[in-house]
Amino acid sequence: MAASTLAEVARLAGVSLATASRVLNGSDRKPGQDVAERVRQAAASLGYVPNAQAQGLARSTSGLVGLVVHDIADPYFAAIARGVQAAAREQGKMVLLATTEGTPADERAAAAAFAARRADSIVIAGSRSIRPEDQESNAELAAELDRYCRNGGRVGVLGHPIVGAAALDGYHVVAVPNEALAAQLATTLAQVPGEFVIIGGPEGLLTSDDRVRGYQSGLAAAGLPPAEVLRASFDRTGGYEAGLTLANRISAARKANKASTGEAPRPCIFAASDVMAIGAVAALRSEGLRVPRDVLIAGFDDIETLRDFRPSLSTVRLPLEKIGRLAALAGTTGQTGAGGADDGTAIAGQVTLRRSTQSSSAPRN
Amino acid sequence: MAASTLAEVARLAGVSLATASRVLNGSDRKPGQDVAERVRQAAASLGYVPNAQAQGLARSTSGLVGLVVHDIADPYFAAIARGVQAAAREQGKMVLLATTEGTPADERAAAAAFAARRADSIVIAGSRSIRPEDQESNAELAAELDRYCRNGGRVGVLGHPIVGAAALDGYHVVAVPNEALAAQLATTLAQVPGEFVIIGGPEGLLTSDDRVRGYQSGLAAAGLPPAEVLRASFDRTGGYEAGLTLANRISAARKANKASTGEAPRPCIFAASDVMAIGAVAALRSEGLRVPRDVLIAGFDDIETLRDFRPSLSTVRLPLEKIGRLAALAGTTGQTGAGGADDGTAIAGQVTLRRSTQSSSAPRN
DNA sequence: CTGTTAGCGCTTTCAG
DNA sequence: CTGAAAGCGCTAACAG
Repeated sequence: MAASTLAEVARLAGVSLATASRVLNGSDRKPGQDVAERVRQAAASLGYVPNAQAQGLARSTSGLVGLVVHDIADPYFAAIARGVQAAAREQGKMVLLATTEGTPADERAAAAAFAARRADSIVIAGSRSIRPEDQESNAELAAELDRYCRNGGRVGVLGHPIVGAAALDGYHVVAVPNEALAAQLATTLAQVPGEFVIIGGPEGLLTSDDRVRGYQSGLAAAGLPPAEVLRASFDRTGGYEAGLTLANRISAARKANKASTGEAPRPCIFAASDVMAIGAVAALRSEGLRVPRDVLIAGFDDIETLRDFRPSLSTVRLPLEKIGRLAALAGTTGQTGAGGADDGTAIAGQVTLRRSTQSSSAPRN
Repeated sequence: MAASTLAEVARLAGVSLATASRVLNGSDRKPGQDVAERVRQAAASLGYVPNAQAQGLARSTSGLVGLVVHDIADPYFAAIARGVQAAAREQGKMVLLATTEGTPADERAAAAAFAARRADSIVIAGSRSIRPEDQESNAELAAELDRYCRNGGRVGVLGHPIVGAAALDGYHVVAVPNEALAAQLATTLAQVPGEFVIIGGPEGLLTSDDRVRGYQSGLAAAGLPPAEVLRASFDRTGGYEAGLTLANRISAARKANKASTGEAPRPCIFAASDVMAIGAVAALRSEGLRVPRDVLIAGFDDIETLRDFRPSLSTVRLPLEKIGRLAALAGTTGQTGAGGADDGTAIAGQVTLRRSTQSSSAPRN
């Protein structure tokens, strides 16, 4: 990695290091026209590329934004990443990507790596977990981030505060009203006849928990009994597995019913994320069940790539890209961050009913 | 960003800078047990986090892999990014992400930024363009990368060599047999009765061009005349627009035909990417046309997120993640790279027929 | 095995 | 307006 240095440029231009630096980088002091031109020429002829590491060391900033996600190929995270990337770009920064497969231990490692690289800010997009097995890693993550903030770093977290993190300055969380929106979705769906079932992520995954809880409270508000909750991994596979379970159950119920009424019940499923919902639908289909004819289902997120899916998925639209952008911007703009836990940045969602929960037979969407 | 330094740790531990460095980082020389422990304690109590910028400066490597994509939210790029990320991770590196929205000018900027950050290697995933308006930017990109390679950097490009780039050492391209696979797809589909139409990206986008050309040659090999080619942007929107055009045309043809035969022709569309295909299907549907009843369509890539799409999309499966991984690994392993243009890393695709091109009425998939 | 001492490439007072 | 010099934090010879 032996590129030419500022010193070489300076020598070639016949000026001092300081002068060369001043003309080649945005210094407040502007050297004379002639000198400047000479330096620029020298730089060009040498193919000079400033060493950002050295600049960073000297200026003690890196122009880096660290982003940690579970899986960049998951469209949910990809959407957020796009927002983060856009925000970073607007600020002339670059984003450093880390993937954790959802384990807090990896998140901790990523945070440490970002801190080591002196990232100006770090955005954590993976959902928080309070499962007992993650407790230790969470504590370490919190400690890592606390220190990072104390050293002047800024962290933006999506959805939930890091478990155990102090309400430090520079620590921001972009609050997402998962619970309220899920409640709203439930209320909207409450009029549907059949039985309600929820497919959620593992217990202790805060985002999933919020959505499940919200949905239940929405049902309760509508005077309905709580829905059964099936737990599975918070991804397509989990949705698929839960869907399989449900499919078997439904088929069995149908067989039993056929003898008597002839009229089959049509369960209404709520999957805690669009990705899970898609998995569930795939499973239902593989068992010969159809949506919405035999089963109704709704998801959460309104993933863009999944909007062309048929039947169109009822869901709650979340401004993922904006959420990512806000998290990346947290602390950059003159935010107070005093709250630590929640600075009230307004994220609005939107219950979006489409064909997958349409109980009438009239095809609409 | 004022974290504690190695010097502070050394002082606290009562050892020299060198010793502290040796115990805290993987040096080949191992200080004594007692001393090591003391240093570690000091580091822990101070919350010491090594400054990667300084380490990078001193060691003159950064542990960074630069990745440039058009749009990280596009599932095609997201899949590749996952591969790159995985490869980077295995090597203990982190990935720096840059987004270009497809413009070579931005690619150039990204390459420069990566070079400045002294990335150990850079992966370019966006498809190459030879459109006249991109000529200048391409030349600059090539120059930038040439210099980067000359300074010891390694670059991995997907699909096509950078236009104008020299066959430098360290410069690798992961060749993707787009043309051959498209031809194979066409041959497979050639038996279908109706008329063939291609929806391609703008002329000059190499990846798209390859696929279009391959498809045409496949048709030719089957004794069929060349298909008409509709051009649009190489994304979902482009597919949608082209789909709309086709939908109108088909509807018109149907009306005209109804009077005479009563039997409508069923065109077979080939979209140069799955994402375009999905857009086209959406457009066809919005106009009341159904797949495969009224129109057959095939895509390319076999994007994972789109596999649950119905009707299931006929396509050509590409090992996107592997491709990303190979590009990231290029040069890292003891590759020769002598070829410059193509080092024959074998990428295999797989024509995958599914329901969207099923001409028989029997639903299969 | 440990400590000293130069740098790595650039920024930035502080003089001139 | 320009130059000299002191670091930024760490590594890596080179001596003890």
